[in-house]
Amino acid sequence: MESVFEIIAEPNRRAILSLLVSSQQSVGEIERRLRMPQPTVSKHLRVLREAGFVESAVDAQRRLYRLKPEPFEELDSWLDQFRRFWSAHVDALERHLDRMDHDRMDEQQHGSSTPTKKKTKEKTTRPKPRT
Amino acid sequence: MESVFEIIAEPNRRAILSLLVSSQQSVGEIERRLRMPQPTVSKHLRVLREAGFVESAVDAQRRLYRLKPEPFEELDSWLDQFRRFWSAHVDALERHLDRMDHDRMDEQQHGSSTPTKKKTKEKTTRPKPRT
DNA sequence: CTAATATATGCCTTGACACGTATATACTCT
DNA sequence: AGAGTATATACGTGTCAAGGCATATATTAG
Repeated sequence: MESVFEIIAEPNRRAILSLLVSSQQSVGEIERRLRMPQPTVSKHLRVLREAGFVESAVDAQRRLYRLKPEPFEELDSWLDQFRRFWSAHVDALERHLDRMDHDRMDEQQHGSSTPTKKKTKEKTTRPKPRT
Repeated sequence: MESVFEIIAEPNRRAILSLLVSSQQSVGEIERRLRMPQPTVSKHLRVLREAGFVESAVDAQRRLYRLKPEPFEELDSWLDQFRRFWSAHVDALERHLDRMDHDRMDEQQHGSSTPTKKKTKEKTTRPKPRT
């Protein structure tokens, strides 16, 4: 459990993070809103804190947790390497994708050299329901 | 193992994905380059394929694997909710947080200055609803 | 002090999953 | 057909993390 990727692999932790986007929250508030047992909340918060996703401030007996940006930036920067690729792909799709050049062997590139200054508009994929 | 987050939690899978950014690769090539046993590669590829991260094309006895964009977009769209937050934060830091009470919007909108380390283009925040 | 509230932690069980080894399937070429 | 190559799968094993429950620690109020 060291990488940011493992941290956000856990659904409850993602729920906590999403909840904290709006504003900082105490443990009890998180517990109530997400309807999860308090020890569970505390444990996840610990993981999140140690990974740098959140930090806590003492407010009497409460601890107020709020987001910290760094791990998100790390995620974003990891995604960066693929961003070029997928935007080119979407581009191609929009352009009707009719070239399926099939070369063979080793080194062949997926186009995508120009970052295409397109305004990648909104997301294509919707967050899928939890099943 | 359903969510994209769990998929990329595994370091070897991330390595495979990163490798595939440059171009499509056969299983054997991945095996050699990442120096991992072939069954391991195949198993991870299976997971990646079922999660929609990659797709395979048959080339004689080889299978050529290449990236698919959708899951990355899903990740990106999840990150979106935090993007506002962290870019505002970085923004504030960079501006030395001198006049951060200039806007009186409740929703802190970012000023889209220079992104931290990466040149995340301008898709960072969604277009704000025009009332 | 004691009681009440708020949060953290320890222990235990359970389940998921990554790996290794062996083997099965698939395709090619002579 | 059979050998060689390339990839997939099955099985057994170990590890690790998440959840439940009990309890410890901290802070406030009376």
